[in-house]
Amino acid sequence: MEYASCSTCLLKSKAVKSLGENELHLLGKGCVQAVFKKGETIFKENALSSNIIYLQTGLAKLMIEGSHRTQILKIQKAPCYLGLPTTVGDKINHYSAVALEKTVACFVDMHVFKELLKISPDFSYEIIVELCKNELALFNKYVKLTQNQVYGRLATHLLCFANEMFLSDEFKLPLKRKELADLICTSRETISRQLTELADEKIISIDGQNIRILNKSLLEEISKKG
Amino acid sequence: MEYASCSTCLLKSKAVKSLGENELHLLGKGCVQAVFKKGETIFKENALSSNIIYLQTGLAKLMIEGSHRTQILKIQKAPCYLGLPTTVGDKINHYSAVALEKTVACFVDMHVFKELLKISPDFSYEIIVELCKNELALFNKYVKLTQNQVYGRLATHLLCFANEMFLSDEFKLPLKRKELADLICTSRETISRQLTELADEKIISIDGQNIRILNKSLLEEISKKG
DNA sequence: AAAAATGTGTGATTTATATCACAAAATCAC
DNA sequence: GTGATTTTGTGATATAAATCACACATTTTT
Repeated sequence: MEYASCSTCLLKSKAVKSLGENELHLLGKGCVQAVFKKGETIFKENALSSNIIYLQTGLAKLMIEGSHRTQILKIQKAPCYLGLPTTVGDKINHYSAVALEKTVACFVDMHVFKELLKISPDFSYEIIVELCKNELALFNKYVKLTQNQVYGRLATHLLCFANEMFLSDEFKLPLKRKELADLICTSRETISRQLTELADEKIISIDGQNIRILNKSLLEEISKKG
Repeated sequence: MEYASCSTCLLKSKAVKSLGENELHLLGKGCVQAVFKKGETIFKENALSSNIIYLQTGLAKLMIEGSHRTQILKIQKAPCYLGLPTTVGDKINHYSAVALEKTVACFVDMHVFKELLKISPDFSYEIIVELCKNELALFNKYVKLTQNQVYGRLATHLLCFANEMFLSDEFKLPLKRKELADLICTSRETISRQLTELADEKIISIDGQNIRILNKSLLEEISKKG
């Protein structure tokens, strides 16, 4: 770990961009960087959380251990905050974060973060906007989960990987089939079957973890209709 | 509608309590009160939202119209903010709010709200904490929905009505069976059957909309186990 | 390179819950 | 208060998806 130089960081959050030079200096003093390899835990459910984590580069999954299965809440792509609600909303982490590829994370001391909120209204406002957007996205996800069946949800997530994560119709799935199932809230076997079905219908092609979207408009229709 | 006198209001939010006399005066100038009868819409999905709504007294449901069914996102009990994410996160409402009983709501002009966020860091901070707590609660709800079956989810919601809404083990359900189904994400028929089953097991007693919890510890166990 | 562990595909079976169908009860409108 | 509408309960049937079972493939370990 090493202290960060936030002033010169090229990967500032929208909130941090609103800060002045003095505030950035303060942030830098309360901020350390750490590099995580694929599979490493960034923070853990039930542990005490005293840092706000900002994902500078890389990809991570947020997960909750349920009673009989693990649940992947969402995949987070840098640059973004990772554990805002779990750090501000409670003292104990409600979920874990695990790197899905090589990832650089900034650990911001909670006291420094609070101080920034106090001295910079613009910073606070940007954080509020981000939280509100998250909540709206979560509501939508919730509705999709109950109203669409697995085939549609799988389509939705494949489109999300292509459009939002990798910005390409051809990508390497960052998740095993089991994890994909935990993300989509179904079983590994069902995911396996439905991926095969999408391939049989020539909507995607599969080669191990490599996915290529062949018929995007049809995939979008499946995603909408459920 | 009438202008509010926020200084003397006895039902301030935690955030508003942090405001000084001048700020309260500003808030009062950008704040009108309205009374809603049972069943009346407080704000509507897809409409432009230019106000933050604070529920002063009463009970409301937040709902989204899905493709083939309505979804009740949550029941909100005063005092609380109703549409924070939908007003701050986007210009258009992502969901509707409908009064479940006689309800008093304060409509705060978005510009005044933003101004308060700008001049009062304590106010901002309380809003951020509230948003973070909401998100954590929503994550938990999400996990419960996928990992528990209807019987457990019904138990959870009955306990929520008793413990958080009405503060009594005997209460009048503020929802029809159909609405309860939309809240619990199942069908009306299933709700009907499972309520009957809970009654057959002598865990609750039912008389129309009136519910009485007879065996709370067992209900809690069902809620936990799913 | 062999052995062990982990991940994946696919058939057979089971199950929770949706859907359909209809009668009884409650509420609303005039 | 009577008819119309909405709400509710309950049986029969259908179905998406879970679970079980096992072979095959891939990755990791030694």
